[in-house]
Amino acid sequence: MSEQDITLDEAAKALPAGAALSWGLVKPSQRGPKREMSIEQIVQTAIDIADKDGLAAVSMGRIASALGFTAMSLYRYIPSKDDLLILMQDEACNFPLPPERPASEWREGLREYVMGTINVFRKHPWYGDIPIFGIPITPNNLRIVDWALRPLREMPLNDYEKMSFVLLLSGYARSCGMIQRDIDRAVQAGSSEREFGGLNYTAALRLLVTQEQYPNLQPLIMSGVYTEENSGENPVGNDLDFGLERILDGIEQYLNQKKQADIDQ
Amino acid sequence: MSEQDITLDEAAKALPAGAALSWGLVKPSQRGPKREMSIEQIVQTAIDIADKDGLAAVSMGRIASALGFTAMSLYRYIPSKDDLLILMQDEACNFPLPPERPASEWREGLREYVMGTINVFRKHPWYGDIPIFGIPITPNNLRIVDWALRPLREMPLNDYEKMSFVLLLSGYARSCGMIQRDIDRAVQAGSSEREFGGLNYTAALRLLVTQEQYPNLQPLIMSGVYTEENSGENPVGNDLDFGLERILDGIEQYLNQKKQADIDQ
DNA sequence: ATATACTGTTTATATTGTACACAATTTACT
DNA sequence: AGTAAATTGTGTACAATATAAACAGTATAT
Repeated sequence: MSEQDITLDEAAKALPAGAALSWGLVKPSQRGPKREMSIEQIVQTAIDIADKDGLAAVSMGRIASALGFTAMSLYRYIPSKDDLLILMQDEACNFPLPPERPASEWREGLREYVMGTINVFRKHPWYGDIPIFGIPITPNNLRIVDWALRPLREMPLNDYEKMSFVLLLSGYARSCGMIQRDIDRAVQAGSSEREFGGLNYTAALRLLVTQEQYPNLQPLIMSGVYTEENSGENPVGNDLDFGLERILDGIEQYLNQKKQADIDQ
Repeated sequence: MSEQDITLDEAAKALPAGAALSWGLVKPSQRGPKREMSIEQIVQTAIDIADKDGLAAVSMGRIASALGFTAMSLYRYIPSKDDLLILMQDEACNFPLPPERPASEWREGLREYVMGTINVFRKHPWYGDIPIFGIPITPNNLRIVDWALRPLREMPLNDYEKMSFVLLLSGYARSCGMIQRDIDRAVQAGSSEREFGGLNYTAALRLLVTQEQYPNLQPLIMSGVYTEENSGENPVGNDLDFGLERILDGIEQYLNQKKQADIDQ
């Protein structure tokens, strides 16, 4: 083994098992029977189940039986269910990125990043249910972070400023992703069921949110904007764009300030 | 019963059980033995456990035995554990708000709101682990939303714009809250353990995040900014403020645009 | 007084994640 | 070739957990 292999081995030990697996830091076994499954297969099966029936439906037993094996067989591939969740989360981020744009189109580039991130929540409604274990450290997740940084590359910003912008944008994308997911679910459930099944809480909140207790919120409850009952009138896509443009404006203004400061100096 | 009671009853049925409980929409029972516990007591006990040992440590059995009762006794107060989580989440938002500021100090008002929200994550590290069930509908949660809307009240914005700003700020607060929580945890674990216990992944990522695969991220990994190893040098509090100021700038610019458009017209 | 509704408890069940020992299988080494 | 070692999938077992159901005691309404 070369010296680099040793350090990669150490890296594997330093990372959580799921992360180490996602980086492929597992030496393939030499002896013993051939494997009948693969990590990719297991993760994909788990994702299929989660896509169909939600994250709560993902159990070791169900994954295994979907593949025609026993629950315990999975532990020959993945040390624990938590590690499987990490792998699922990373795999959900494994999609092709759009081509790079010229630096002048940074706003459009960042818009693409945010929309792409939101899309993960729509494609995999369970994505936001996976508990967060600190900053992203898995390969596809980091590819997304790299994507976010792409339009910022040529900007006159230090690393802290760049990270702050990524934090800003990714947090916004997450919030919108969760909301978008909820709306998708409600639409899928059907408006009739929404009305009677209690998914629409507008009527209840109109009673409970009083003018005295909630002077600022109450008008939004009354107008129905808070519960977004008429999402056809004002599609949330627009809401989402609106907030994003404010962030981009804030970034642009900071860049202009900095540019001005350079000229003055 | 008056007509209003009836509609409140209907409201109780329309809401999830946890939410109905949080609004106090439960008729006190007339007959039978006196209750030996209270919902408040149960929720507080659950919060104490979560504060101490994390959300995963909160089980019906543990809560009950902490109170000197059996697990099943809790079901006389709360229909399910999911409902208990809703109650915990709402209770974590039950704290006094700062006094209102003049409309001119809207930036400071919004800063207070964001910092206050982040503080919930620091005070209750489990807060972000509770799964989100759609938009907030519980009383203390809505009080927080009302708080966010307070500095926006006098602004020339329609309801959609106000909601968008709240979404923007609350999403940012959540992101920062989660990160701040992780940092608090790491600090509490101690830097020595962080170095050897694997909480600091810097070394591993330096190996794995290559220039070719991650051209934009790699410099931030190398400088250590991504993993925030030197959070003393550039305290995250500042990172956090930085992003917030960009949001506020974006909002301010929009207000100025609108004002300008009014003058032109 | 008595029926009724409620209390906390006991018992039981279904679902999980996963530890452990086993037999079969493939490879490395002698 | 033959044997030892490592690895595979499996069967069994266990512990934790949420919660359903039946029960005996208790406070109130009639």
